[in-house]
Amino acid sequence: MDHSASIVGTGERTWPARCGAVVVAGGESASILHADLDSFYAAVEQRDRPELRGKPVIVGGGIVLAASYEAKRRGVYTPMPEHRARRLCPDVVVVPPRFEAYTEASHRVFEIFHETTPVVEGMSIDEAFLDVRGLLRTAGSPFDIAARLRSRVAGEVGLPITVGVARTKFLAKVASGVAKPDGLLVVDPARETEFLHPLPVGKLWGVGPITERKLHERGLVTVADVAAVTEEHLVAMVGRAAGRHLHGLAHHRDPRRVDTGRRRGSIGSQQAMGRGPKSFETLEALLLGIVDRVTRRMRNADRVGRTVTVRLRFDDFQRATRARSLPHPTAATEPIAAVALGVFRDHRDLIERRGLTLVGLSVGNLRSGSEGVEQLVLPFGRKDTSGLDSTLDDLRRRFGQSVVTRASLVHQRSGFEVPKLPD
DNA sequence: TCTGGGGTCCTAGGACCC
DNA sequence: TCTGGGGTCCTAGGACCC
Repeated sequence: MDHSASIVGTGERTWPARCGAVVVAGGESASILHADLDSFYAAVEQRDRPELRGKPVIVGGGIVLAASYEAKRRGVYTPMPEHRARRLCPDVVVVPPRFEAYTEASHRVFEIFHETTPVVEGMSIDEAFLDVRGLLRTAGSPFDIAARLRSRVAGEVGLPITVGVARTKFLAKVASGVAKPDGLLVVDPARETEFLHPLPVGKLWGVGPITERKLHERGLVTVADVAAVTEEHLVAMVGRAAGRHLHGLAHHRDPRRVDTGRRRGSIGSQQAMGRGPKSFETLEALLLGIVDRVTRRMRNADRVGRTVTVRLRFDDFQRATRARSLPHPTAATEPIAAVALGVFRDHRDLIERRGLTLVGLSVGNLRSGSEGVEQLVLPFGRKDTSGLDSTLDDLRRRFGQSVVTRASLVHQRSGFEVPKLPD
């Protein structure tokens, strides 16, 4: 399909199939939008390369990161290995990812979101919730607002986007899932049960393969089946939080508001490797590269963190994580590298015996960079560090010896290479 | 049919403190 | 000398989402 030319309206409908009555008397209106770009990476490729339009396209490198709807119709999905996708669909066009292009497209779409309403909660690069409650008087019905949003994204960014509209986040998300691709679906608050109960349990947010299997084993196949079970039973099946959550969703209770103030709690990076022998030194170097990448991103985001988690995956796909907490938050390469390497060396035997296929690192317990870090402009140039010692002494007197380190100070402030100084 | 890379939240046991 | 209950933090692992 020619996405850049696709006309809004092809998939627009309400549930039930009519436009009005999105507000029930005395009830809440359906004013939460879930907007979700369709096959995002693949759609950007089809937008930028017209010869790919109408063809099965996958974006991938080894595995399928995104598949166009033409490929999805032939059974391709993420994260399927690329060679399997080629077997299913021999005429598939495989495109290497261009993350900068996707980031740029995402920014432009999010600008449109923010011009639609100030209450936007981004969920990922291609997905957000929008609360349009405050807009209904001036901007028309949620259906109109959503239709306009879709039309703007198609016209100004050239991408298809599906919007689900409902009274709660969960229902809006289910609605967008049902309406995909390139659709618009409004769920009438008066008819939520009719909409929700026939759906399979796997559609419930938070039900993955494991939970789905547990529910199926007990004969619960549809949302209606789940709704017929007591909360206590659900808690016994799948645990306290998940059980309560499921019970709430099945009865379309979802009090979560669209939250504009969410910040990431951790920043990490990982790298998968094939099976086969690698020297421990090679792996250490890889880990240090990951530390560098992660701490750089932390400094760019002006965040500091305390908990360093090293993630390992072995030849047999068993996984292990090991975490250590630093006494004080930092975004400096040196202390985080020291902790990560320490963890790594403590498990050298394990790593060499079982073989690694993935190494990862994430830093959690994040705060904003100004918390716990003194903000200073150092009064010397790149090479001249003569003022450093007295500045450090000063800071240590004020914040304690352990709080202030040269590495964190220098890295935090400027990002240039730390001159090697005695401790 | 062998599984990428970025995250979130929950559970559960142990240490430690009051 | 033995003991309760509550709270917080840390760590490991599991499930889930896009």
